[in-house]
Amino acid sequence: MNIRTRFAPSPTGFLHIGGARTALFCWLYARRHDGRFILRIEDTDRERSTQPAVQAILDGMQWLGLDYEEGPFYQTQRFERYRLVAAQLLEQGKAYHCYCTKQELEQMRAEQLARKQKPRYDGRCRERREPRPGVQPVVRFKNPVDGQTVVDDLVRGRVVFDNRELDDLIIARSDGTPTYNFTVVVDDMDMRISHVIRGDDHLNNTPRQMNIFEALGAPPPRYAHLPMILGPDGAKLSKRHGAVSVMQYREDGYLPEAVINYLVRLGWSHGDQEIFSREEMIRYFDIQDVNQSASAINPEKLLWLNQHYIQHGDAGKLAAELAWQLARIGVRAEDPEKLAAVVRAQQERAKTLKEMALASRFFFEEFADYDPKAADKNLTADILPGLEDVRARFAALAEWKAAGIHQALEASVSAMQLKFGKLAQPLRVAVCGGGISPPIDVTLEILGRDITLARLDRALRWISARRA
RNA sequence: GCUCCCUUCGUCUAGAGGCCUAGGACGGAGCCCUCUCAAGGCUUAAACACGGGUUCGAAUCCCGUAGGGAGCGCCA
Repeated sequence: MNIRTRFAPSPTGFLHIGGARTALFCWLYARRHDGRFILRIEDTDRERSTQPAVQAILDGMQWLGLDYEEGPFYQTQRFERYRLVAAQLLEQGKAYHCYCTKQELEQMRAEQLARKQKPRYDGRCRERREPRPGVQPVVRFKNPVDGQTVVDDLVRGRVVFDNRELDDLIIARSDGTPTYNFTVVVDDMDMRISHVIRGDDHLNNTPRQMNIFEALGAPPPRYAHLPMILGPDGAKLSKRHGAVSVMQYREDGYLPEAVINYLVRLGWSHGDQEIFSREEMIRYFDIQDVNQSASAINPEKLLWLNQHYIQHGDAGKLAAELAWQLARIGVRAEDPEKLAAVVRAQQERAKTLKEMALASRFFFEEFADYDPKAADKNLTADILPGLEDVRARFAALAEWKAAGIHQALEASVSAMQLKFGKLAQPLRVAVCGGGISPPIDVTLEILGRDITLARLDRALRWISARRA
């Protein structure tokens, strides 16, 4: 069997965490089975669909590395096809024109609700032959009135719906445009989708869609309904949480590998394994192992994964992202060698690239003022001789390398009869402006001798000036 | 209201009737290491929603209860 999956977002907003997870699972399933992954943009709601949203979805998928073999297909470009299929259904008596007005429908709904019934269309136009003057009709699908529709869901198991719970849904609006449940079926049929993997919220739509497949004489695909993703508080995902563009994660300094790895473990697992390379995900992914219950986002775990991927990432590749982050805070950094050296020095102490950029400014530009607390504590008169001594040793060093720098520091420390930290920390504040940096020797190596000496002089002057 | 779905540490999860004194991970706590910040190492607290069955035996199967969620549009 040819496995064909699709991701079918409607471009009414950005690609958020929930959508990205759905896309990921579709992609994984196709990859796992040497199938094809199709992207389809469900833009039939012209009011709410926007081009920027389409672009955001495309960008998000690209950033996450979710590539597709076919598409993007746009439903708005397939209206002719939907019209044709609707006409066919009409002709076969499997659909009919309905002339009920919105007011009538609203009233019907209100009455049903008042009777504590489930609101549903009662089929009053089913047998109508004559058009109603002045009313543009909609087309309704003639849903079976009895029997059951069984969804043999790959993650939920067997779910049974009574057809009498379903009503005759509208497949074409009065302006002739098709509606969601209809276009989905036509497309899934035409695109020969073998597996529909989508959010839980569509489980209730599934029997309707299966009935349309049936009417069209086409075999329905297999279905797999994924559990929802909740916000960290267990409530529905909102803009505050993860319902922001996945691109926001890039801006916040996250790596796509981390986001993907985080997402794959939401509702899916492979024993106790937490870290998955793309290859491993593909190799192990199986819908059988998908959970049935909703899961809440845990930002701390995402952060941990991000840190993991920063820590184990290739310095050269991370350097490019770091440069991007630095540029965002107005710091120019062009030397790839230096950037990579900074990454190597920082990669085990940054949870995000944004954080790394913030902590690395001093490598690329002069800092304005010392951090007051750090300066008060470390840049004091009594350390003046130590700093002068170490400055002289640095100036005399034949080679500017971390090992040599460290030796010079040690020599100074013993000559001054200090503890290592007593000299290292003031030195750190002198060259970094604050009390936090990678190990002092590698920090100095990256900074270079000229800048190190210049900043030491600056500190020396600052201390003297302050004492005076 | 009706229909459908879900329920293991705070969170993500392992668990397919005995391997469970319920395992791992994030986060938390403690200790160690240490030139700062980290990283790392070790230790630790923390859960089978509840009630009935079935069975020699249930986190695992069945039924109920409670709680949570989704859907019920000329939205997707």
